Amino acid sequence: MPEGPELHLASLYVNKMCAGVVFTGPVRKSEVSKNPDVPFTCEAYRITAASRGKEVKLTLTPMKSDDPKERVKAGQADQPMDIVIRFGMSGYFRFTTEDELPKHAHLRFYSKETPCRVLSFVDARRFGSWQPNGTWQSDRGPCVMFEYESFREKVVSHLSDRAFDKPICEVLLNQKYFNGIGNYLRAEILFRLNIPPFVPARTVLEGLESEDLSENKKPVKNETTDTKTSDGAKQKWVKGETGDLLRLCHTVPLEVVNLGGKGYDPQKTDYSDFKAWLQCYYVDGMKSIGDHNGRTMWFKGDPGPMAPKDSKSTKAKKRAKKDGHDYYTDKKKVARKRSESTSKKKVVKQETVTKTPKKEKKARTKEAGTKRRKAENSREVTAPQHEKGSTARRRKSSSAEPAAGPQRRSGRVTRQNSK
DNA sequence: CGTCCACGTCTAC
DNA sequence: TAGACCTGGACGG
Repeated sequence: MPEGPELHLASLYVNKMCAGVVFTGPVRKSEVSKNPDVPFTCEAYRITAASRGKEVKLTLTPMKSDDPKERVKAGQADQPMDIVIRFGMSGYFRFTTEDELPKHAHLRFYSKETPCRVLSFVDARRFGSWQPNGTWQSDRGPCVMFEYESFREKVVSHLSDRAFDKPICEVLLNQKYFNGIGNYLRAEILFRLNIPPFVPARTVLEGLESEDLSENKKPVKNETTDTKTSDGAKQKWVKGETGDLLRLCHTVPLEVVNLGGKGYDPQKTDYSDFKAWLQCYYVDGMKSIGDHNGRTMWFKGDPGPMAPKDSKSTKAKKRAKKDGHDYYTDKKKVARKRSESTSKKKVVKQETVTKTPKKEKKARTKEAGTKRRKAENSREVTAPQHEKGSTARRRKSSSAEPAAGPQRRSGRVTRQNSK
């Protein structure tokens, strides 16, 4: 879960759980972590957190003691220390008793209580990182959620930067300008405005003002814009009642923050609210394409002129193993379907089958297939299918669309826990 | 049991 | 621009 909203919810979690808790001793790191040791130890200290885009900063504050000299002499900290943490693909915080330490708790802070409790930075994949005595990473821009004005100003005033030569969906992942936006947010944001993901970024952004003229408007209410969807006419995506693209880079993540703990709290691994909130990412019926960096872009409708187009585009393709495309979709509780219209261009191969789902060949991705394989081929799109279910993902191919798309349901739903 | 996929950076050729 | 870095869940055979 780690995109801006989850990092912020993580900071709220730390502040809530650790309020009034006194921590003690050294900060401990797991044996396997390659991140730096945190040279901090103190008889009594407190922990608070703050977030900015995709980073969380923990502040360890020594409590006053009657005898500072003794403390310092003993190697105890007397000054606060900041630790800046990035979550990678799987990081999160948990506060548990010592005997319930989660697996992969790579950085730990011990409380002074008797049944000791521990604040842990948990990170299964270990892509996360931290820096003792750290500061917000210098090349990351202002937080899209909490430094909106400066975020907006920075983008608008740097449109000549070559970084904006790329498709808008790829630029949205550039943390120098969009600190906090990640793969699900870029899909949700572009979807709300019906902006084709592979349209040149500058084209979409130029003309936007540094001042958000939609400032005082009512809160974005979310209507499922559906009425408008299908018409082939592409409506003007520049700004709607909900505001322009930059404003949505601020409001959409805040919606996730407002979903509350559910979105984040690892304790209750209940992502049902979050999944119900998603309108595009991983949603059944939406299309997906690997972007030039191999990241899956979910969207609806026209991919836009800079779409990787099979051939060489990169990872997605490279990953491609042999022939075949693969598509996958998942379903989510809330049914949302909507196939696409306008899929002009590429026609995917189609399948005629009706009932049994058939799959196709597959493609490989970098992560998975890693290293050696590469091949050629394209990626493309996805289509709908399946129904119900709740969590699960599915892959399958589908025809590109129109005619008939109704259903073919396959036989499977997904279930995850075993019986 | 093997393959594919994952909410993200990093850095080396 | 392509790997590297990792673990684990869902699927498929």
